[in-house]
Amino acid sequence: MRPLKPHPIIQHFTQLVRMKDLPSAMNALSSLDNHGLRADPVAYADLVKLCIANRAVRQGRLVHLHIHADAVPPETFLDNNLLNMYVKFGLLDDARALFDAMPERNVVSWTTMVSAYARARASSEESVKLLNLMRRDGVAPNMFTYSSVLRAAVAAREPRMLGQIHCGAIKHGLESDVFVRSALIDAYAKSGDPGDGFRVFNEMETGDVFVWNSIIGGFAQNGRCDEALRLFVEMKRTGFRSSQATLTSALRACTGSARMEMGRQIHSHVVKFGSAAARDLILNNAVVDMYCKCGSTDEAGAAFARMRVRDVVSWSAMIAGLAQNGRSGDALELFELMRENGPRPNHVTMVGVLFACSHAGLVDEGRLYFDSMRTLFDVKPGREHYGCMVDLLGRAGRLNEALKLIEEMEIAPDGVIWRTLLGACKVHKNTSLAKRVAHRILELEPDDEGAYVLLSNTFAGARRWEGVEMVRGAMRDRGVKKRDPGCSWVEEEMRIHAFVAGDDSHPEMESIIGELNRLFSRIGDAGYVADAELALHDMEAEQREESMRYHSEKLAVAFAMTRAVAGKPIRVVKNLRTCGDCHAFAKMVSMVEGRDIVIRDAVRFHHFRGGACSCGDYW
DNA sequence: ATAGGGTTAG
Repeated sequence: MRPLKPHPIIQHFTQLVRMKDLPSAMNALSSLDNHGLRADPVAYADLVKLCIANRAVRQGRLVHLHIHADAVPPETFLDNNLLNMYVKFGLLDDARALFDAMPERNVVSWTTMVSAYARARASSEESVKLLNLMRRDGVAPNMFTYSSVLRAAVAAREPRMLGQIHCGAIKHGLESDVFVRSALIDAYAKSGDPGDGFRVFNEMETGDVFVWNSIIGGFAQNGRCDEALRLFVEMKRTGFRSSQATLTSALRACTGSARMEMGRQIHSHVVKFGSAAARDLILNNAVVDMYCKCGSTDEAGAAFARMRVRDVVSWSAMIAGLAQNGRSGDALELFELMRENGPRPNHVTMVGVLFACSHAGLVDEGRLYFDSMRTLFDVKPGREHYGCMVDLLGRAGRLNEALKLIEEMEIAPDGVIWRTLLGACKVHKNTSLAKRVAHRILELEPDDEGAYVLLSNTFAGARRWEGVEMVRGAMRDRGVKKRDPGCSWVEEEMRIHAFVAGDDSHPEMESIIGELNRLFSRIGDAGYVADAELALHDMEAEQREESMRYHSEKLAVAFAMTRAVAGKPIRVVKNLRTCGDCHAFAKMVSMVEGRDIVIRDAVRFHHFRGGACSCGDYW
């Protein structure tokens, strides 16, 4: 028997859906209803998709009613389409009601719900719960299910759950799916375990650009910048073309380790080859941030100016970058420009603004911005903003006001904010407040070496050596563990030269020491005197047993001097805060050698020029 | 047929 030709009304309906004419298709749908006709499931599915594309919630519900009105046997396929529609509309409860009412659920139905809960806020537990329920229901999860549920495992902050899901994926033979693999790598990275992700990566025989992006991004996010960049190079060598996400992650790795030369190469690659990449907002934001964090606000500003579209991230990165590099006036000017014709500032922007005020000692302006944040920009002051204010007041020597502000906070102060105040005590040599503040920090973080170090250095700065001894004794008694040794590095072409005090393994150490001695003798003539006693007691200065002549920053500066190119500043990065003697050293060298030196320490930048530092000797 | 993975600012 030949199939009957569909009824003209059905034909008309199908035609309108095909033409993506939603209003007319909806009219035709009610004709179908009136005549008790039913179209092909595919046409209904296409109509549902049309509703999704047009964000037509009301029409979507009507289609739902129509599909369910007939006495025709329900189709799981169509219900799945409706599920997807409700999910795309963000109507999770409607999706769940339909899901619960479905007479049959296949792997797509389950996966749609698992994925929906995995994406939604605060429902990751439900996502994982559904995965287990579907197994109990005898429906085997597939690669779609696993790649979705991994996101939920990250959000749930349950590393054990992540391992269990990983095991399940292996059991079902799905680990080699590129989607599952990249989701696994990313999930491990986001849970702070890029090493586990790397193991998954290494078992890979054939991958795609997403898998590479996951592992490169994973290392970059976790501060393992060298590994990220090594894989970035290897990816290109293997013949994969990098995408915007690859370049963004690679740039972030350059940002983390201050590898401006490498970052600049990636940037020029972006400009030269990728018209799409060159327009990519996120990528351009990463470029701006990279130049800022490498200490070149000029290049960051140029990249920022060339951007065709800028969002709140672009502006915030540039404002904070100027502020961190000691250009507070420019940062605040840019902020005023943003208020005039940029996006609305958010809480991150305001951190940059307050940081700029604190850096420039603009107490009144900072107060004003802080007090008006809520009314002007609808930003509630958070810990970071209070931190900036404590820094601002502390720098100005208004320690008691800073203490009062902390005590008035509506959120509980954390160790970071107390440490900021402790830093201010150190600069202003207020040992009695320092003792009280250190006590507060140790209540919160009993093993925090930073508190002991700062307190000890406060005593040392006030030349109260008995206090230094007392702190050291307390550290010994409590068995506080030592932190990472200080390390400074310099980027040259495409490689890094790293220095640790007392480590003379660099092949050019002889000429570096020669250069260092030459610098000492020149700045000595200019009046530099090492404060031997202070340096001896400075706990921030790594490996005190070594002479402070050989602190890692000094080695790095001397090395960079042997390679210096006329007109180019010397750039050094340090993993900890820079010590007072090295700071004085760099100031003097910048003066007698007539060369700019930029040191990025763990918290801020120091731009040395002509014997002065952009930080105003406060850090 | 319907469901899935990577990227930016403090």
